[in-house]
Amino acid sequence: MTNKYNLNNLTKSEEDYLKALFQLIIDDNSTKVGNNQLADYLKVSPASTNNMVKKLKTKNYVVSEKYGKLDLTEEGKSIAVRLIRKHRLWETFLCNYLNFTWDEVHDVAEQLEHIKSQKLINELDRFMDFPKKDPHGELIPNAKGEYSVLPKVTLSSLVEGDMCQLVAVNDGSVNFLKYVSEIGLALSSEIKILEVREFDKSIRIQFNTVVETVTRKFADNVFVKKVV
Amino acid sequence: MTNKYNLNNLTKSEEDYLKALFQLIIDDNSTKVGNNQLADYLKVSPASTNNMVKKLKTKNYVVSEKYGKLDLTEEGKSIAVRLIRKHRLWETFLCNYLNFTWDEVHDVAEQLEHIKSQKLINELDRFMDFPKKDPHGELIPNAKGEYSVLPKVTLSSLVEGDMCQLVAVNDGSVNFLKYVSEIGLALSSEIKILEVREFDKSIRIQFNTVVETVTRKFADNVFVKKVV
DNA sequence: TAAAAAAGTTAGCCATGACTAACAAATATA
DNA sequence: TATATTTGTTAGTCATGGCTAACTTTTTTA
Repeated sequence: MTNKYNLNNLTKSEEDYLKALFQLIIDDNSTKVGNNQLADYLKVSPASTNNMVKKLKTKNYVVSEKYGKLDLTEEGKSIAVRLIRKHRLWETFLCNYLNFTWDEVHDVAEQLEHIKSQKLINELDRFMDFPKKDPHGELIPNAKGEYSVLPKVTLSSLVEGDMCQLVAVNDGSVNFLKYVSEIGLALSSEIKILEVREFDKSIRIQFNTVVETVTRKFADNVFVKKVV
Repeated sequence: MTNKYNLNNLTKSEEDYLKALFQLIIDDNSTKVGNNQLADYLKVSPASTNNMVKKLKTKNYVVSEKYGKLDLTEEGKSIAVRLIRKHRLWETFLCNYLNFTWDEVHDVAEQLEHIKSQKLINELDRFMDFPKKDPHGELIPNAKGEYSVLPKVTLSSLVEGDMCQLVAVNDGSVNFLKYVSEIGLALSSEIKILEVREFDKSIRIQFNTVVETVTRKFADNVFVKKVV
């Protein structure tokens, strides 16, 4: 068994790579993740990812065959989940206690998730009374590192007449988050699909008393729970 | 005038050096600070400090003549004060909201002070209702960057019969902080000087109902306000 | 004041983690 | 199946921020 206590010796970069791999492998349930895909996601060159992946393989966080797809070891996943836990707890804190809005939290949480202190994160969790969801509606992994995802689908997968509730948005881009807020959508908003236009896959939706048309790309980044 | 808005482009290292210089120049009111002194303080080699000082000079945060002593520019000081503000606000948060003890906060605050977000620190300040002192008793610089120090003297400068109140301790070493807590001293403890022993400068003090003998070195690191 | 000690500087090295350019392997497509 | 195209790898470069060893300047002190 590999050392359980080297978890804190990772650099910020190593942590970023492990978290990115986890997001690509697990969250976006891509079948297989390649080197260039990882490079795209992290906005670095393929040479950089190749280099770092090599390093993470020697540390037993990543496995892959030469010219093959990438996968995380259990230990790699465990580190990624801890980072996600930290990220989401900080986002929750920023929104609920420090007047940050939905769309402002990501960048700061991206910094805060690298702070190394077990006590800090567990006390923060306790201080907020062990929240279950972050401000984007995502589940927060617990202290034991148990990760689960909401049964969610993208808004774009629904058809005319469906009713749903907003449970999460893809929080990669600040501009996107801003846009979602601006049109009036919030967590738990009840949305009705009025029409899916065939020619460009744009969708007319209604929420509260508002009717809006959103693009396919928009709908791909909005996660909902179908209301039966 | 140099650019006021390059304040956020500093690396963690650059920030550490500027803060260290400020502590040495202002806080410990050393007359002049040399390169090797800075190296000792930061526990790096003189070559490393020399290198970084050179860089900070080109950025107009530090001034010095070749083979001469070091000084901060106004801009250098301003950055250092902001870091100290962040450090002390985080320490206050950790102690008052997250159950950290006096002696546990330093290392975590050392990480948190490098988080770059103006909003974060100002909201944290507001959340805690604009605290004036950190858990070590030091004054927290305000949002305008105004820095001031308590009129304090070291415990070692007092003489038999003096009464004083603990206002701060030098928070460099975790072991020292632990020791201070363990013998029962806390912020605002009222201390009476019972005896200063000539042969080794050790001091017998009384606080609450406890009588303790402390070394000169200990007394050098404990700051008090004389009670008249 | 001259030699010794301390303080400051420089040159050259290392690791990390970026990059580009060139190349190799795998996959897609004509 | 042969050839593009995409994907992955390697070699070599750069900046940052450490280091040691050797050197120079300044300060101390005998």
